[in-house]
Amino acid sequence: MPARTGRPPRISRADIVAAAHRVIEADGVGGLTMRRLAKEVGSTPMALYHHVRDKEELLLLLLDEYAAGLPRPDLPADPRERVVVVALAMRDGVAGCPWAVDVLRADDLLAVGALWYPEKIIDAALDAGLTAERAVHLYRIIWHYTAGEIAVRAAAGRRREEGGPTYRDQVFAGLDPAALPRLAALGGRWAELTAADTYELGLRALVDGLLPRPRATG
Amino acid sequence: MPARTGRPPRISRADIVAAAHRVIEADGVGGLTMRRLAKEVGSTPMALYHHVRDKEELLLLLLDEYAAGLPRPDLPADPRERVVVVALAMRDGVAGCPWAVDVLRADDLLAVGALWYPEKIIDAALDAGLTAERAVHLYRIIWHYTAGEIAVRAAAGRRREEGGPTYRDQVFAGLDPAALPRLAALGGRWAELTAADTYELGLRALVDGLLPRPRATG
DNA sequence: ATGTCTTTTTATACATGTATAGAAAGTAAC
DNA sequence: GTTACTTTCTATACATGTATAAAAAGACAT
Repeated sequence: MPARTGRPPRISRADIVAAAHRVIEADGVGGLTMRRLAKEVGSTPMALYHHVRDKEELLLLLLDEYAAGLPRPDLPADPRERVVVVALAMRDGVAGCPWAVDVLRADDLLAVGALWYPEKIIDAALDAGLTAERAVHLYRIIWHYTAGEIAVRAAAGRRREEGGPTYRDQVFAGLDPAALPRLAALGGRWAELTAADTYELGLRALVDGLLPRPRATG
Repeated sequence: MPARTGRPPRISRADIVAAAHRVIEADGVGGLTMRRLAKEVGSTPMALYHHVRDKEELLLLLLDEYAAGLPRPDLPADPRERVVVVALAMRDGVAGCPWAVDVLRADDLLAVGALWYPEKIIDAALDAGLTAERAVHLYRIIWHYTAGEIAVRAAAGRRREEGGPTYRDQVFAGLDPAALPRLAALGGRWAELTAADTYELGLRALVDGLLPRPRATG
């Protein structure tokens, strides 16, 4: 029986989240400010703070909904391949939500709505014979790798939007070949070489190295 | 012959960076605001912007100096072990600079002052027989992994400072064991299991998987 | 000296997240 | 009805990064 006292609320968390969706739809996540959001819900900025701790929590709520709607791919029987499939889906999911990067620095869990991913990775790891401890370690390592890949990729994308010479262009322009021969030799190929999507390559290395080798099929 | 015209500058980039060091020394990086910094150099906030594009560039300059001073460990002969040693040093270096996280989202290179790390990793990879392309891929994968590890760790640390129940505590509190049996079974052990430093574990898996196996010693 | 040109510095202004204080709008006790 | 209490909402204020416009300060030509 919740206390029925006090001034009745005019807006709810759900209203706010819904309004945030509309704002983002219209102006992108960059246009989502507390003032604009307040206007959208027909209230004042500070009123929002009674339903949401701060903007980051709001973004987490949005991310959570988004994450809950991410596709859950069909999983193969082989545990190793299962980890790969889940991780790839996780990466694609987060990458599709460009502003997720601002929030995913939160913890080693993406969002409640995305718990399916660690669940399945840990499940596969246990099936492959890892202890609970090792399974969690595997998940975390994959998560760190994934988060880093997404963060770097997102930042690089943002730079590209801004135009102008990239940081690394400047870096490679004035490079001392005596001190850094390998990098100097790579020269202008850096951009080309780092354009490739190496996520799966690293992912498979992690899985290969951290899951026990399967017995040879007899 | 640089143009000798125009109003003579009262402050220089170097002054600004030096003042920034003093401010950070005194109040931490959180206390470094453009206004405070202006006071420290004896100027006005907007004057800084003639010597520095924005605050991020300033932080990059600071990071660069910091990175240039990082220790360069002695490297073993074995390329595989060399990659591990360099990567560990890189991780430790960045981790020792907590605010680096705010900037390292910049690119796949940490900072000019820290180019030694990719140089040595790529060098080792080439020594191990990888093509230039593969060597760069290895470096990038390691960098993504490292950046993610540091970002997550830093964010978790920040949360802990703020006190209150962690996000993941809340997550594990209301967990549906039917939908997520593995996570539910882990229950309260999550915190304990994720406290471990798994960086080297993942790192070695990456190196094992991405560098060609050494020939058996005869 | 005076005016023009360039570079650096200053003053002011704005948008943002959010702290703080208090007003408003209900319920419950009397 | 009046008063007390609780919850929600509003108004105002502040710190922050930084845009913009104008002022200052020197070099140079005349």
